Amino acid sequence: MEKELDSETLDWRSVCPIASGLDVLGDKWSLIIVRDLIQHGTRTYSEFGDSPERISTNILAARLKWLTSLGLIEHVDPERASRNNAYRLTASGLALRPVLEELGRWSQNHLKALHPDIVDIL
Amino acid sequence: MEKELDSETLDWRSVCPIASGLDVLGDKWSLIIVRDLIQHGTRTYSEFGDSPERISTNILAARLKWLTSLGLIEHVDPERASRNNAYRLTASGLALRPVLEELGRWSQNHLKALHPDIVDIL
DNA sequence: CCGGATCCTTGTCGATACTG
DNA sequence: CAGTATCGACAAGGATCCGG
Repeated sequence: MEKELDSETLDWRSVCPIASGLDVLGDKWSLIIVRDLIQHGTRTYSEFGDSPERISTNILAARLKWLTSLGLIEHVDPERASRNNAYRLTASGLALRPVLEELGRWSQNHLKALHPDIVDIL
Repeated sequence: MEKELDSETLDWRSVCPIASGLDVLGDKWSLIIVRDLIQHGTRTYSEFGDSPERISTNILAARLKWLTSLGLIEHVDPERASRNNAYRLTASGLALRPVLEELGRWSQNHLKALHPDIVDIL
């Protein structure tokens, strides 16, 4: 109860849609989780840890809770709360696909000089 | 000098373009600065502080340095390094426009329930 | 084992005061 | 006006521990 990271307790910086999007997704990990779910459809807790970015377990747990409270992801089986219960995107989460596509496209076009190993897929 | 926030010293989490984009822009302020420059064309240091999100001066200075070192923004007058010298986007920075548009569109469509005051423009 | 929770150290954020 | 310096609060990261 020290830190309730919950969509109720969020204070928005402004009424701007871009700023509001960043209030919610403007960190280094949330969109990585969304990306994994777009690529794989569903993913269990430990499968998220297999991605090359190597998210640590405490951050993963916090972000999954956060994205769930926002309604962007959900458990595949709403009953069985854990033990190999995978996560998947809701319709809201899936709607982020164009955002990720544009971001990936931009990175490929404008980050190659700084990061030559960057790769060509979503 | 304790912390050189510079594009040279960045270590990429992976070769994924999405992760790499987030390595560079995955924070709450960088894209706000880009948004301001897209909307206004150029902006001086103190004008950035007028935006409703109220960025604080140390973070603003750090982000401006960071975006400059990435080649996304530049000074309007390359000689006169400061004192009313405005910033503007480079071609790389301008290319972020579709990313911001998709993000703004997503926020309008999926954040209204959580944040009813959200507004309808870029 | 799997899905987390907890501990602890380090790093980053953010407000404000201050300087050239 | 364009930044720096300072300092407290908080978030990230790594390691480990725990319950089912």
